[in-house]
Amino acid sequence: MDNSAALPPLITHKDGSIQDSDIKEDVLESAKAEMGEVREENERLKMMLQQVEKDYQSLKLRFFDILRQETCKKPADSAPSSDETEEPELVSLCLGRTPSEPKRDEKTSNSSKSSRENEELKASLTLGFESKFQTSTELVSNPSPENSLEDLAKEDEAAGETWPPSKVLKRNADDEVAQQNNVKRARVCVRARCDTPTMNDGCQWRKYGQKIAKGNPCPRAYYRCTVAPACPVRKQVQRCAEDMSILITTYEGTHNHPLPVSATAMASTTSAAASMLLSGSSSSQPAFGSHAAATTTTATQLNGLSFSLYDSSTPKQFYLANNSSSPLFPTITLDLTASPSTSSTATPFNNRFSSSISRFPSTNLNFCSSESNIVSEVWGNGYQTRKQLQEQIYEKNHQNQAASQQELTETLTKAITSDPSFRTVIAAAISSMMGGGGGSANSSQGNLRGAESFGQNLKLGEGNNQAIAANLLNLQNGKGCASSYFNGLSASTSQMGSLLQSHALPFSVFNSSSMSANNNNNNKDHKS
DNA sequence: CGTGTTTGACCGGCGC
DNA sequence: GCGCCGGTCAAACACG
Repeated sequence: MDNSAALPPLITHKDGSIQDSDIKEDVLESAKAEMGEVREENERLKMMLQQVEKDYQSLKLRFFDILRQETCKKPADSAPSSDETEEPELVSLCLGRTPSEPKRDEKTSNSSKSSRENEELKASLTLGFESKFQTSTELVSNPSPENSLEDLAKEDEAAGETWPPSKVLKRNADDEVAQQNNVKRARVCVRARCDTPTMNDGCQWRKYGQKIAKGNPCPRAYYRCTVAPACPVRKQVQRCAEDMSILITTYEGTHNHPLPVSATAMASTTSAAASMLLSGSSSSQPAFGSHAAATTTTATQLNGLSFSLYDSSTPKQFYLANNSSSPLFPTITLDLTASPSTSSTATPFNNRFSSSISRFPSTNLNFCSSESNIVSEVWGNGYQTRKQLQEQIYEKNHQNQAASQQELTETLTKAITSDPSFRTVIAAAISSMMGGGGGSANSSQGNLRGAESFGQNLKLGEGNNQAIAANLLNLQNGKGCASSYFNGLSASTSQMGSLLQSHALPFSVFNSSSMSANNNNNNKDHKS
């Protein structure tokens, strides 16, 4: 991007004397110059938005194209390099098309990627966007990119840092009903090591019940979101019976209100997962368990949190889940616990899940954390103020950023280009963000901020880790992420890296104080 | 006194 | 119909 902001004109006086009027003029001039700069910046942003819009349209077209081809091909051929016959278990994706070629090792810039690869990537991405419209998990029912862009532009003036304007909440009653129905069905289960009674996901919850569930000595606590009085979102929190250090949090529903920034991360994550789940299960072809042939594992270090995604052909990772807590609902599990090997082989949890059959397909994603990093530090910190945590995380991001940026970029590039599942997840995440972000109507503000952050990134250029880190906290939601993503496709790997770090946020920026549930775990089964 | 938690009671779905 | 179980309600209670 060009960096040619208007420079303030030099003000000189022939006589060199300093007068009052001169000073005023000076101020005026500098103000003008500033305005010019801002205008310039505005223009750039507009252009970016237009670009994103164009990209979106073309990707959309391409997606439908691919979809059409896929549907034509489908009966005839199976995945080129797949010998699996478990088609019904395939996840969502026609888009998760198998990577027929081996992974590339060299870290090449995106621009040098083969166009085919880009197409695949874009296709996946587009599906992600589409999924937003297919499923009603997401709040924002406005699929028109033009409109969104308009909104974005309008919201340029909108203020409100933490609480996005509620306009995105607008939808008709039918939508609401349908949404709630679907929302009610999809559940996102998050497994994470956590010392505190609940994870800090940024939302405010009120405990309304507790029970001893069958098969687990630990009581299950029931919480409902209290950010808004009528918010339908619930969550269940329970310790894993086999490993008490693991906290299993099951989210259900979609927030019908703006979320605090600190809550958008988790909301985005869960809604992305739910979106993925629903988009898969709502399609005619059952989801989960992609038949991708390559059984590759991609793992990247994101802010100290390793993000692992396994090829779904590994049954241990994508398994049918019959969570006893939700036998009737499709459940997607995000596993943020231990190393993949241990979690998949050692924990009975997985075994149980993988062996049980549910009415609904469910899937599991492993976001494996290296022990005791941000996840436990942040989630586990249930009694700090939001501000404190935000600062801590900000600092942490700063610290980690410089060291890991390079490595991260390389790894991510590799991961993205080589693993369709990875793309799928990212696409789902983006779709959720684009679609109303975080399963809530918090997108609008985030859009703006994201766009701004994006602009800053561009301006600052590659490798400005600090700036990127600074943007991290602002990139938790909204289309900014997506636009970054789009541009990342054709821009530098560094850009992509920064973007994906923003995607990593959901797993590293749980910074809230809301959790004050102070279960002492001394509860008896109070069931009558 | 307001807010959040605890906990016994209640309800509905499901299997037998 | 009955019992089991998951989920929710709401009065009582605790706390700042």
